[in-house]
Amino acid sequence: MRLSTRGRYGTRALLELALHQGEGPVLLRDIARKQEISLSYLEHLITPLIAAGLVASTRGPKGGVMLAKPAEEIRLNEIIYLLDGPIAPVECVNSKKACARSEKCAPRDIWQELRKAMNDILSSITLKDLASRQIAKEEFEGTMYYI
Amino acid sequence: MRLSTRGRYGTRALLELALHQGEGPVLLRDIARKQEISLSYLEHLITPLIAAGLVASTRGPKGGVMLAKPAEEIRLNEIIYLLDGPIAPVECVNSKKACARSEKCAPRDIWQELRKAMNDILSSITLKDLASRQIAKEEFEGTMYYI
DNA sequence: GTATTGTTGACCAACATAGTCTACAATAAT
DNA sequence: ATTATTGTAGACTATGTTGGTCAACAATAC
Ligand code: FES
Ligand code: FES
Repeated sequence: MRLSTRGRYGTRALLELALHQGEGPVLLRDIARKQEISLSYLEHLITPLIAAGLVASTRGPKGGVMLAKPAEEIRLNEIIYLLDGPIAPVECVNSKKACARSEKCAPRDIWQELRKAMNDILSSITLKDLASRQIAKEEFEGTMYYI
Repeated sequence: MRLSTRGRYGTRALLELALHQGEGPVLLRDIARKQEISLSYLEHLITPLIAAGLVASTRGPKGGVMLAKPAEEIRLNEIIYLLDGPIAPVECVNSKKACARSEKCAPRDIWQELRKAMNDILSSITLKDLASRQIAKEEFEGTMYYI
């Protein structure tokens, strides 16, 4: 029952972007450094986010990446989905065909409840919310933010 | 965000036992057949459950395994924990030391909410509940149960 | 044109998953 | 006591996933 680094790193990278929204493109290198993610790895993580239209990128000098839409329009479940695939704890929760007898499987109902609970939480939180939380944490401590 | 087969198979195996509670030892072979789990694999899954005192086993002819305590005293989170380890979506949710700066990580709060939600669900359901659900499903269909 | 940035894809080491197979230990029935 | 029957333990393995690295390439500001 583990979230992969992809989802976590991606979330952190986007949080970073949310915190710098409106300041123009941010260098991948800077995100990588601040979040302590390997640059080469981050490159891979950012790709699907660009493809999905969450992130806009510009190449060349003064280039970088930035959020392609307001932080309040990006929900965490989107991010996780793009990087880790469906939230489902088991295949059959999404596609009945995965397990042969999904029709009469009591455990399956439980897995579905799990899925729903997770999805409800993740889809209730926007990047904006996350950024606000982060800022609150930092102000409380009075230090430079880091994640 | 996936539950491994261990947790799923284990749950199904225990459900099977719950449905046969009070009928004496059930053969591993029978569980394996009914649940379509490889016997050799099931043997591995049952071991930690025995060690944890959820299941009692007797060897030799007329042997087999059975629930070591009433089905209403076994909660799903126990089973999952024994077979899949901590529910935590990320390390740092359990042990702060896993991530260096867990103190000021907003995402971490989210992961903790996720953990709590999952745990709440799993710990609210006992094997007895699961068995009842299963029986209800079968009666509704009027067929032999299978999972 | 050149330095700078993102983009792509090939490649890889380590680990986890989902098993199999074999030898062994206990015990009930005879 | 022997034997057939059951669970127990451990070594082994094949496959996939994770979490990367590296090098070549494409776009663009200057
Ligand atoms: S149907 Fe997929 S777990 Fe039972
Ligand atoms: S502290 Fe572990 S994800 Fe941020």
